[in-house]
Amino acid sequence: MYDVHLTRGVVDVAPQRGRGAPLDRDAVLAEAVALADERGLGAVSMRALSARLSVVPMALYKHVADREDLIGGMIDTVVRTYPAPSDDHWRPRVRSRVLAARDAQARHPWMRDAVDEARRPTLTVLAYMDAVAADFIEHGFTVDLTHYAMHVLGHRIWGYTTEAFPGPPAGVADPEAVAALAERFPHVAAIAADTAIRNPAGACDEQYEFEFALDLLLDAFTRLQQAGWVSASPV
Amino acid sequence: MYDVHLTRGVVDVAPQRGRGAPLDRDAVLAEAVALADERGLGAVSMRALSARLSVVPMALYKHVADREDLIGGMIDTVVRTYPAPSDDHWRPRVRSRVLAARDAQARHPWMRDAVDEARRPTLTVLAYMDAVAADFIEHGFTVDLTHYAMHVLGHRIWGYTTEAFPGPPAGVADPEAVAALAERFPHVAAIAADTAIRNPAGACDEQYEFEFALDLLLDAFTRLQQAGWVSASPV
DNA sequence: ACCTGAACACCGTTCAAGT
DNA sequence: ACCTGAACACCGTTCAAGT
Repeated sequence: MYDVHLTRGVVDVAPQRGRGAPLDRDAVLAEAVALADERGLGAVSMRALSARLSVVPMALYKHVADREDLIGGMIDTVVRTYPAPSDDHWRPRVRSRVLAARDAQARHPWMRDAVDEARRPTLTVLAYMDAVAADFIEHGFTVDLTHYAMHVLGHRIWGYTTEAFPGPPAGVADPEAVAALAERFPHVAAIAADTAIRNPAGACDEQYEFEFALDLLLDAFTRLQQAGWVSASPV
Repeated sequence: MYDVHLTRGVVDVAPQRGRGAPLDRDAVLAEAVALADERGLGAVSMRALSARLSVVPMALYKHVADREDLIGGMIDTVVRTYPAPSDDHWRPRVRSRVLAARDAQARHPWMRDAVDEARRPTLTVLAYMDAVAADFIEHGFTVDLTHYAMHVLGHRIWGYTTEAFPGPPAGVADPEAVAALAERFPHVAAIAADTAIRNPAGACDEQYEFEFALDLLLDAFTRLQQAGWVSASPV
């Protein structure tokens, strides 16, 4: 069974478990990832997951400590697929890490919810954060500039920018209501209508916008680094 | 009863509802805020809240549509306490808004969880976002630069920076385990140990760090604005 | 108009028992 | 060693009934 995982890819394929074959942690996590890919993180309850594995809910607790451990394990299976950067300079290294995380996010949209919900870093998560920090520190950044840089990058190192209130306001089905909202909140409406964030094809593109904001931040870090920035002598 | 609210402050004081006095929306929201202040947002269930109001759970549904509406209403009561900025220039205006939101966050720590959990903006939330956008747009920013600025500010306009994995890793009670982690993840450990983010007293200070990161971003926006930045001609 | 009672369809997790 | 059964202490929300 483990061979099936290795050859088919742990993350993207539900395990072909024979009826009655014993569960193990990888099988539980792979099924949880498959369930989340299909129906979102909200659908991944201990009970729903156990049903998909044709097992009673309590059977899962032999393989994961609790729900927090389950979510942590799911995050780990994705983080382990992040490729190591091949560049030497901190800028392309960090850039490629962030964009790789974003690629993984696109394949597993529940990663956003999972990272938001998780409270404790696993060893795999710590290793990734250490690698990002190392890209700065081992390539000329002071520890405190690295500290700032990681704070300012925020969730971008996990492949997304957390947006407050991502959904539409209530009652947006009615076109008249939308027009009324646009009149009442003209600046927000202008930003929502803004197509200035362009990809080469000219249309508004979230990926392009993400990369653009990332490059803006990397440029700011470059300037601070070149200015020999330390926190005791502010910008 | 409404007078009690006005004179005592809607947000910070639980309503002194006489037994049998009829509920209204403000009373429900005020009690929800009081409960969240005491025990966190997780403790604000429809059932727990109704118990505190000496009422059956279903009674709440006459005053709030559902749990989402309840959380939205709680957020609104806090957002309405944000003072309007008194400056003319966009920079001190935005800066004072962000720091005012942070003050409110300190009084109501559950705001973080509430904003993270909320999916649809209320009218009050839209009005606040419109005001922040107006500070940029009406003071010389293009719409698309404003768009970027708000993306990069992220949750700071709600008074905090969302930190991924805010808790300690598992098994941090044991000092030996901590030492082993520090050895295994030296860059993360260096940042955690970093006291370079200083307040004037010399100690590590989250407020000071927050303001510093904010000023870093505002400086970046200033440079972009002065460079006549538009997205068609990238930095 | 406002609140109640009973029910529905869920949760995560415990304990002791089975095989 | 691994899974099961029954139970505990919760959720949000519905419907129809009470006052």
